[in-house]
Amino acid sequence: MSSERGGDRVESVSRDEAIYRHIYTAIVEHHIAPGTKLPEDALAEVFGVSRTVVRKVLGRLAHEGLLRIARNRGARVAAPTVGEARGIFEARRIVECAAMHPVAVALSAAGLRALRRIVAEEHEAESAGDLRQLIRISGEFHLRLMAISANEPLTEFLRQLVARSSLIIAMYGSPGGRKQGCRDHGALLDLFEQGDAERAGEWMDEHLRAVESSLNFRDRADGRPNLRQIFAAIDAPESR
Amino acid sequence: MSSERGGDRVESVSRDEAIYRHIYTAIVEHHIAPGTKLPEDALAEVFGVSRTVVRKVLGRLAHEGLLRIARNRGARVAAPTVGEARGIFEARRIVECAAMHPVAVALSAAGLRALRRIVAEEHEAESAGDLRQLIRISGEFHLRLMAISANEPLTEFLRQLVARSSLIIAMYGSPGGRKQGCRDHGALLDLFEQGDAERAGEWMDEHLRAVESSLNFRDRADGRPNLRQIFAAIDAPESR
DNA sequence: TTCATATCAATTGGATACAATTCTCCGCGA
DNA sequence: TCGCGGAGAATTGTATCCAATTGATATGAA
Repeated sequence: MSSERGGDRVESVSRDEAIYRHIYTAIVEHHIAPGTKLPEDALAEVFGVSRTVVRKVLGRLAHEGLLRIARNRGARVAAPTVGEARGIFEARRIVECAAMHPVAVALSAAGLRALRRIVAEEHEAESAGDLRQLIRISGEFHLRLMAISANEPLTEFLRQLVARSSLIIAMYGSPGGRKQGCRDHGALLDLFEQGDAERAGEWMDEHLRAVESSLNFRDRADGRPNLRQIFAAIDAPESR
Repeated sequence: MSSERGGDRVESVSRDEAIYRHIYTAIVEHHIAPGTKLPEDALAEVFGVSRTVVRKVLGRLAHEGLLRIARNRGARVAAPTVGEARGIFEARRIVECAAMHPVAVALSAAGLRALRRIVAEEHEAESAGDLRQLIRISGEFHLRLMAISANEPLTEFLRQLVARSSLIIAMYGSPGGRKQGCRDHGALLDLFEQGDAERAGEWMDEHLRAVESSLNFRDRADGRPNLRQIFAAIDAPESR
């Protein structure tokens, strides 16, 4: 009932923010499937506010690419196409790889320890078999890493890309395929410890390619099926 | 009165979009100074709509970093600090340089011609001494170049960065300093013609550094002065 | 004069009311 | 059976209204 996780901070978050975070985490942590409709009335009632504030929040989420709003047809959780998914991962490769240099420069011992701690949490989640948690922490790792660069625009951009990546995994992720992609975030930190920013960039490129290629872009994982895609793979069906 | 420029497309743009573009171009083309207050009432009257739709547009512009909205204090045109400005240019370097490889791969002969045409327009604007136009076309060059990559997230991100760059130039630009930064976009195209994506990336890095270093971050170009910065440079003032 | 406080105008935040559009389902006819 | 409208319900878009906050001005005491 109360906020899923992310710590109910004291009073510092406005009501808008609270509602935004609720819906945001619900989408990113796969509690709402891609393509799900989000009617303003329903949300307004759930959160005990008027549609006015709900609309504001939905607009923000749409601007971040987590929702699609069609005029007079309301908001739906975004359902990235294969092309969009590839674009998002390409953008991540370009941005995250190139950012490894500034990150390497700015990374402190304390920062490194904090990242190691996140990797440890990843291992815990993996041992526990908590896939949802694993995805969340993995995303947090990438985000915290970028935050080291202290570049606000880049970090905010990556936040959106990571969130959308989570949507992509919801749609195209194969249950087992993700495991090998997460375990070795520690290896990247080893490279930083050796001061090898060059190889860190290459590592990140390979890492993101590995995650992307572990996805199954041929048939959708859930949601209402993409009929066009499904029937494109079938030649001559029998009756029924 | 009618849309400044950017071509009144037929009916395809909704009223929101039209208003958004009006304010957007007004900011980006320096018709409104950074820090200027944008009261909802006034805008609503100007555009002949209610505050509701104005609020939506302002929210979008704020999300793109062109406005700052303080709770209960309304919207103002963003006035990037020096730190923010440096961050925006760093982000541009990282993104634009790294994107030169995909761009080089996807760049066609027709695409190259289109870019040459934009460079020609730049030269015209420069000859005419139309600084405002020059800034606009220069931004368009960077944007069209990125669009070659066919990566929607990256292109959209750069659009925001370019728009904010225009704000930065409005604040910190020295009138003459910008000239040398624009003329040589053609040199970049030469590198692409030679198929040298590597050097294209390096060229872009130097180019953006040149533009940034042509800015005057010490004293503000306009707007209300940044007192903290001013007084930090003064040691022991006499009375009065 | 200068600082503190109170009051009031101006502006924004949010809720509600109404208009416009879309969606659903039913009936009709080919 | 299938396709085509059409009426009504549901949902979104916009305007307006009221409450809450801010900023400015005026007033008074030290």
